[in-house]
Amino acid sequence: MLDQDLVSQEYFYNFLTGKYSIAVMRRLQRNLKEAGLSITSEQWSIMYNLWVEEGLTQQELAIRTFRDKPSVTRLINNLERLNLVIRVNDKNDRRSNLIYLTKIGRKMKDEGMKQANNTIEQALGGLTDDQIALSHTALHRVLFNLK
Amino acid sequence: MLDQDLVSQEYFYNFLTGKYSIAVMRRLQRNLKEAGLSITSEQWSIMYNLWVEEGLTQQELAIRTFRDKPSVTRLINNLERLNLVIRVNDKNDRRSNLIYLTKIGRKMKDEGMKQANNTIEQALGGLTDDQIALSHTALHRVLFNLK
DNA sequence: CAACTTAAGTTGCGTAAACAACCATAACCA
DNA sequence: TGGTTATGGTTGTTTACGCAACTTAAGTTG
Repeated sequence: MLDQDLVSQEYFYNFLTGKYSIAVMRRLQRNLKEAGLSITSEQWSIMYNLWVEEGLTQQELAIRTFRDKPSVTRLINNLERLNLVIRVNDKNDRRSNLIYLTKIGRKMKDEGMKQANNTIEQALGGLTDDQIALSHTALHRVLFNLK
Repeated sequence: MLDQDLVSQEYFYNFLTGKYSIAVMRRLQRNLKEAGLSITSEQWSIMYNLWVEEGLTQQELAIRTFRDKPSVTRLINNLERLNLVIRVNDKNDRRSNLIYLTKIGRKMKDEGMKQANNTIEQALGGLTDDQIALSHTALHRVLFNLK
C-alpha cells in the first residue's frame, strides 16, 4: 500500500481507533456532570438499559451493552456503591443476579435521558434525517459483521 | 419522552455508549494478536501516526489520536518498554519529546497496516461505497460538532 | 445418581481512560 | 531584565476494559 493511500484512508483509521466514540462519550460525560449527575458514560449505559427494563441479569446487561461479564460485574459493584441499583438473587436460578434500580436510580431517569438526548443533538447537529438514517444502517451492519 | 421513543432511538444510544467502536476495536485487537503482533488497539493508533510521520511530539500525537496528554505519556511509556519507539529530547525546545520508531517498530508497519485493513474490510463488508462515503461525511460532522 | 458439560458470576492481572495537580522550559511584556 | 503566562510532559487517583482462570449452580446423559 502506498503512503498516499494511508492518508486518504484516514477516516477509516479514525473509525478503527474509536476517535468518534471517544468524542461522543466524552461529551456525554461532560453533560452528565454539568447536570449534576456524577455517573460515567459507561455507568449510564447500564442505567439506560435498566430504565428501559428492570430485573435484567448481568449476563443480559453484558449482551445489551456489548461488554464482557467482568466489566458488568464491576460496573454493578460501583453502581451498587452509589446506591443506584441492587442485586437480587434469582430464586429460580441461583446462579443469576437480577438487577433492579433503587428509588434514587429511578429518579435519575428523567435527567439522565435528557442529557443523553442533549448529547445526541449536539453530536448530530447539521445532519439531515436522511444522513442520520443511512449512518444507522451502516453502523448496524458493522455491528452485525463483527458480532 | 415516551418509552416507545426510548426503544426506537436505540441506535442513538448505542452510538452514545460506544457500542460500535468497542466492536471494531475489539476486532482489531484480535486480528493483531492472531497475526502475532502483541500491541493493543490504542498502541496501534500511536504506531499508525508514526508510520505516517515520525518525529511527532507527544502533544501532536495527542491531537491526532484524540487522546489527552497523560494518556499519550503512558502509551509512549509502554511502547518504549516494548522497544517500538524512543523519546528524543528536542534540541530546539527542551520541553518537547520527539517520538521516533525503532527498527522493530518500523518493521511492524506492513503487518500492522495489513491487519488494520483486514479489520476495516470485515467491519464494512456488505456496505456499498456510497453508504461508506455518506457515513464518513456524517461521522466527520460529528467530530466537527464535538471538537 | 454420578460424571460431564454448560452457564452466571467473580477475581486477578496488565492496560488504558479522565481529571486535576504538578514541574520544567519557553514566550510574552512592561 | 524580571515577573507573568503559556506550553509540553509527568504523576496520582479513580474508573473501566480484555483476557484467563476460577467457583458455584444447572442441565445432560449414561
